Parts: sequence; structure tokens; C-alpha cells
Amino acid sequence: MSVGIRHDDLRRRNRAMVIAAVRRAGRPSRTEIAATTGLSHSTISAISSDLIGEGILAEGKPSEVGSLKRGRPQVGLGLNPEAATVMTVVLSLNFLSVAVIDYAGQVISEEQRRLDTLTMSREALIGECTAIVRRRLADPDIDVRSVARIALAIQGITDTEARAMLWSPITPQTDIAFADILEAEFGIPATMENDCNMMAVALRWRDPERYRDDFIAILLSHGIGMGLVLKGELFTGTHSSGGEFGHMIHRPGGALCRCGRRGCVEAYAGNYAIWRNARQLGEDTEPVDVSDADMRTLAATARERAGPEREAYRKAGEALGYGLGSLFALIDPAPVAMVGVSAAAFDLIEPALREAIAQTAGGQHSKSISFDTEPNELPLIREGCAMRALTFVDQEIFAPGVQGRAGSGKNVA
Amino acid sequence: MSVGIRHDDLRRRNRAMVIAAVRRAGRPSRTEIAATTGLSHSTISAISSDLIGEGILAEGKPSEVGSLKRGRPQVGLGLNPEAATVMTVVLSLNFLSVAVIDYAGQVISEEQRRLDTLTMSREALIGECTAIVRRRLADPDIDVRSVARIALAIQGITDTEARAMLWSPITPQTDIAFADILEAEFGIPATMENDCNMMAVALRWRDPERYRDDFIAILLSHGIGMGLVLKGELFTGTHSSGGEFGHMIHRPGGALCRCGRRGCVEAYAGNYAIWRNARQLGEDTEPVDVSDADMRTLAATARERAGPEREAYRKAGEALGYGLGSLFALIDPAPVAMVGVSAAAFDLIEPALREAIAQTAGGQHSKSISFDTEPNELPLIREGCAMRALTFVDQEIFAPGVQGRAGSGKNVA
DNA sequence: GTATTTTTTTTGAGGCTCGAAAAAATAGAG
DNA sequence: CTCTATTTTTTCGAGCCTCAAAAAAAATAC
Repeated sequence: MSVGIRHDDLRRRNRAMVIAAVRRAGRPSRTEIAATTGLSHSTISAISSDLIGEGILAEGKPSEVGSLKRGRPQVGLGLNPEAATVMTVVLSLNFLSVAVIDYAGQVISEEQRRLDTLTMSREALIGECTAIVRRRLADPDIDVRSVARIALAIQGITDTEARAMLWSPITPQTDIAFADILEAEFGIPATMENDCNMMAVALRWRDPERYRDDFIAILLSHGIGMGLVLKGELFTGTHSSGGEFGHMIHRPGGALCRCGRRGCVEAYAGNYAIWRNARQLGEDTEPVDVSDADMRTLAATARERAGPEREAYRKAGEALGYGLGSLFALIDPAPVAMVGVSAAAFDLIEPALREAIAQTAGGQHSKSISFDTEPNELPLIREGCAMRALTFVDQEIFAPGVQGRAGSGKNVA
Repeated sequence: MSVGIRHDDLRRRNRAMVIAAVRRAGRPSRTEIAATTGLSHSTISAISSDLIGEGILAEGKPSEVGSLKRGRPQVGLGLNPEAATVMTVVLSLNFLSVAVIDYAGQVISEEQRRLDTLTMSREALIGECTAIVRRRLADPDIDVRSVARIALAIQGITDTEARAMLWSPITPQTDIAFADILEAEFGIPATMENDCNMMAVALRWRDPERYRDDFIAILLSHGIGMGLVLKGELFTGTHSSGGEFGHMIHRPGGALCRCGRRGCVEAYAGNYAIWRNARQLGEDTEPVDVSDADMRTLAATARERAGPEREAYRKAGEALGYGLGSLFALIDPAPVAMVGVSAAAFDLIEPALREAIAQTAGGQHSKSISFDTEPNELPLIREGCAMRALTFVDQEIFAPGVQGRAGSGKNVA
């Protein structure tokens, strides 16, 4: 039941709007902000003067803008890097990476660590995460009190409230409420996000021209993941992070998937699936983790000569194509970004993928669907986490108000 | 790029909120409205006094509430039936149905007509629609000037802007901009909606307890359609009405679908698919339209004895189950309403459906997924149309404001 | 008939945005 | 070097809107 708008919500929302405009535009002048937000100059003047007074925004030096026009020069407004910091924690297979980022988005401290996530106990996994966060907070460059938010990302399923990891392929452990644990430990608000959703968030910041209102980010790696932005909002399931594209059914009763079921898209297109098809091990072979190096060798072989390797990539393309076709039947076609090690082999995947997609309802415009590839997912995930955490600070801390529980806002991508 | 909130938007939004509260609650008192909207009594008093003055709301007679408590009795506020009227036009296979509905939601005039939609020319189809609308407008009970909106619904694909039918199984014609045509003809704002979306809207009004934020309405008829509400909003594709659940791929390269492709869910679960499987005609047999009576006989036979009829329903259940499983992988399970003539045979479909769904990622909680059936889709569609048109009047006419182009608002279900 | 209770309206205060006017800061002209 | 044109930013008063508190209204209970 949506609730009426209070008078004081007005200021809050318009403050948030100004901050968002500055974050998007970089160093806009007050006049530019007035134009993009549609508010009057007087309002922008009042709000930005407040924000500067509070140390959230900072005026750029007048010299910075090489003003060629005459008239009073515009003075650029930027985010004050010292207004706050956020922390990102990305947990992936055998790898833990942490960064501290200032309010303007610059990395100011980071640390990475190899772990054996697949065999670690629940306690060890949690312990490693809290320990690495603690070490970063102890960094002399960091003012602990400035850290306003921690955003974790993990491959796998998280809950809608972004509190817990429910299931992940990188560990046999389930249902770890990382967000609650870190919050309790450090007293800093935290969220636990799905890695592919963060990829989507990052793409939107990186290339807003291409990835604006509707697009899809697909992770082609050990598993198949998806981040989906629809109508400018991150799409999540109703109970979980959702978008389990990899586990849509491609062939009922088909190949064995890592999730234990049969016929999922991932059981044909995940690294382990491509691997076992290339090695002709049979579709019931237990999934194994394949190194990135081995996958690159496999791709090279497939490019070199026809054979089971090439056929394995074809099958992957077919599964992805039919899966995307079914997805497009529901949401209409949209730009797709293929991310992860197998995205580097997209040339091997694409023909079969396009052929399959053309057989489906979503494939009517299959020619016009465009794919982009990005072999390295980690930087994207971290960047998405950072933006997520920063927009949280923008909204919930620097433009606070009632408006429901904290964190229950829209999924602004 | 979202836009700042102007000062005058405030009133507009809160007016809309009050109207919406009254439409939902029936005859709430001012105090009740204050409670549900979260606005102060003074504000509600001011707004409702405006609305009464404008003839949008009307105070109920004090006697109506059998007040047992002491104190000043609450006076119920209701929608003034004479504030406006809307018209619904439902175009389905061989059938055209029109109704005029007052602002409080009561039908005040209606007309139905059999047509041969499959063979009619484009002009004839448009002509029948405009003619029936013209006749209703000529009804002496109707004040033409009060008609504030026409909502059409049709089975098939419509565009996101709700202006045109892009493709429909009930006619070989494509791309008819019904909304524009009726608007030009009568000067009344019109929309062209997808029938299954309207079913979903209606379900939400009929049973808000069960169908609140997330649910699915599936039409089991000649074709398979779907209306989807997610997070309280009607889900549409980015370009078209979307949610073409019936054309998700069940078996790549499988049975021939009415849409010309192969292996769609509909090619196993549409009436024609069940029919040809029951008659053992082979999966490539050209789809034919089967009468509701024939379908009922088929279902009766299937219930009576094992055989191809029963097997046909099993296959339908399997296709629907895998399709729902894939859908649930994306959006998480939600309550499902099965609507249409084959929903009356849901007992034959359900076992295989549940078995299939249990094989999928969305099927982890397959036991808890609940299905409701409603054999008659037409009343639902009309009701949904009516509510859609009425909420348009609530928002765009009785609480007008800038806030982007008309009709570009949220998909409030 | 008076007290009590509950709903609704009235009133005054405080905030917010807006438009217009003023102030500030520069480039160009002479 | 001064003056003018131009553009950006701030200031100021007006007009709304919501809110809290008080007042008024309308019933029941005793």
C-alpha cells in the first residue's frame, strides 16, 4: 500500500536527485543540474549550498573549466571524496577481494587473497571475510568512522533483502547471513549481493549509452549467471536474487547439471559442461571445476580444427540461444553483455546461439540483437558493488527520510 | 532520467492517493483514509472536501454506517458514480463484447455480438468495433460527454504503449492501432491491452489477499497466454505486452506451434495441441480451432479411461510444468491462477505439471505452489479492462499534473 | 440534560519551490 | 583600461502544501 507524500519528503527526494545528478554527470554546474532535474535554479542553489555546507559536495576550482564563453563562468560541483567511504567484498571461487573506495569512487585501499573456498568450513569462510575487512579498516589511510557501507558480492543465490547468501557454487555451505554478520561485527550497514546483478549495475555506469533501461548481463564461467535490468531497475526474484537463467530448462531430462537437476542451460553451457562434451565424457559425468587456462586451451583447439571441442561450444551456443529465446519471449530482446572466461570464446558460441535464437519467439529480430563481450568479470563485479554501496550512501545517509525501512528502496541499477 | 518533484506535484499525488484509497476500500471514512495513506487528518479533510466539491467523491448518508460506538459517527466517502464513465471493449475469437461502466464500477449498458473474426477483413474488424462503440454511445442512458476512457482488450500481442494490436491469433490481420483509431473516431482516450494482463489486473481487485504483489495468471485456451504481476506492478515486455509464456521453448525442434515455430509450450498445452495428441494426429498436424464443447467432451473421456486423451493432458501438464519451472527460475514461485476452458480440466493436467515442476530449479518448493482455477476468462478480462480504465481516470483526469506524458505512468495492476 | 467520546474542520506555523530581480563574474569592444 | 553584454548564481517575496493543535460537530452513555 503506497503511502502519501509528506511535505518534508520533498526536500529529501530533491536532495537525493541533486546528488544523483552530480554522481552521474561528474562535475556539473548548478545550471546543468537544474536542467537535468527539472527543478528551478533557486531550488538547486539552495540544495547545493546545503550539501556543500554539509561536506557532501565540493565546488571545483574555477580554473578547472576552460570557459570559452563569456559571462560568469560555471562552477563545477563534484562529490567530496572525503564525505564517506565504502567497502566492497567480492567472494568468488578460491578468491577473496576487498577494496575501500572514497565517496567520489576512487579506490584508496585494497587487498586480495587466495582461499580454498570449496573445502573451507563455514566458520573459516566467515572468519576470512571478517578478518580481511578488519585488516582494511586498520589501514592507516582509512578513517574507520568514514566507512558508511559494506557491499559484498558472491556468485550464487542471495535473498531479496540482500542480507544472506542462500546457496553458492563456490562453497558447500548454505544460508550464511554475511550482511548481518558483518553488520554485527563492525557496526557498518552491509549488503550481500549477487555477482551478476553487480555486473549489470557496473555496465550501466560504464556505458549508459548502450546499457540504459533494458539489458542483460550473462556470466559464462563455471556456472551460468545473469543480471537483468528492466525499465532501468535491477530485476530480482521475489524471494531471492533471482534471474537464475542458467537453470532454466533447456532439455527436459537432459544433461546432468551441477545443481543436481537435469537439462538446465548450464548443463550445456557452463565450463564443466563444455569441458565434458569436448572430452566426450558423457552428459552424466559429475561436474568438475576447470581452470581458466584449460578453458582457453580448449577454445584454441576448437578454433583450430573441427572436432568434439568445437561441437561442445556449438552445444553451449544452442543451449544459450534457446534459453535466451525463452527469456526474450517473456521480456523482449535487449542488448546482451557476455562476461567471463567463456565470453572470450564467444566467436565459437555465437553462430549456434544465433541459429537457436532464430527458432524461438524472441528470435524474430535475432539479427538485431547485439552481443558485447568482456572476459574479465571481477573488475565489473567490484565496480558494481562500489556503485551500489555509494548510491546507498547517497540516498539513505545523505538524503535520509522516513519513506519505509532503510534499504527497501527501489533497485536502482 | 528521473525528474525532481515540483511543489504542485505534491497535491496531485496525494489527491491520487486519496482517490485510490477510496476505490480500494469502498466507503472509507476520512479517518480510515488518513490511516491508510499516512497523511494527516487535516490534509485528508482538505483534499476530500475538494474532491467532493468537484463531484468526484460523494459522502454517504450518515445512516448507512450502523455505528455502534459512541462519538461522532464516521461518514463514509464513496466514489460518485456520475463523476465519469468508461467503456470496455473485449475482442476475442468470434466474439465482441462492449460495456459501459460508471465511475463506481457498475455496468450501466452492454452489448455482445458474434463475429467471424478469423475471416474478416481488416476494415470489417475495425468497422465492427467502431460501430458497436457508436451504438453504446448512442444509448439514451449514457451521457457521451461523461465517457472518459475506452479500454480494449484482445488476445495476442500488443505494444507497450497500449496503442496497437501487433499480432493476434483471432485474426490474420496484424498491426492495427485500435487505440489510435478509436481515439480519432470518438475523441476519447483509448488503450489496447493484452487480455491476460487484464485478467491479472482483475484478479488483483477480486482477491487482493491472494493476488497481491506477485502472482501469475495463465490462460489455458486455444493459445496459452500469461499475465504477470511482480512487486505489485503489471509486468510487460519492453517493446510489447510481453509475457509470451506460451512461446517459451519446451522442446527444441519439437511439436509444431500455431506461431509457426517448433517446441513452444503452447504446441503441447494449447487446446489444439491437446486435441491433436488425443486424436493421435501427430505433432506436425496443422493447428485447428477446437470448440469449448469438444474440449469438455475430451476432458470427460480422459477422466473416464486411460488412453490417448489422458496422455494428451499429461503432455500438456508436462509442458506447462517445465515452462513454469523455467519461469520460476527467473522470478521465484508465486501463486498461479489457471483461467480458461482447459482450466476446467486442471485435474487432468495438475499431476504431470507438478511432477515436471519438481524437476526444475523453481520446483524446490513445488509442494507449496498453489493453483486456482477459473474456467471463464471473459468476465475477468472485462473486469480488468474496467479497472484499468477507471484507475486511468482516477490518475490522469482527476489528479492531473505534468509528470511526463499521459499514460506513461506505472503499470499499476 | 450533561458528560464523554470520536470524527471532522479550522487555524496558524513552518517549509518548500518558484519566478523575478539582483548580484557576481567573466569576455569583448572601444 | 573602462564600459557593456552575457551568463551564472544568489536573494527575496509570494504562493502552496502539510502538519499539529485546538475547536467544532455529532453521536452515545449515564
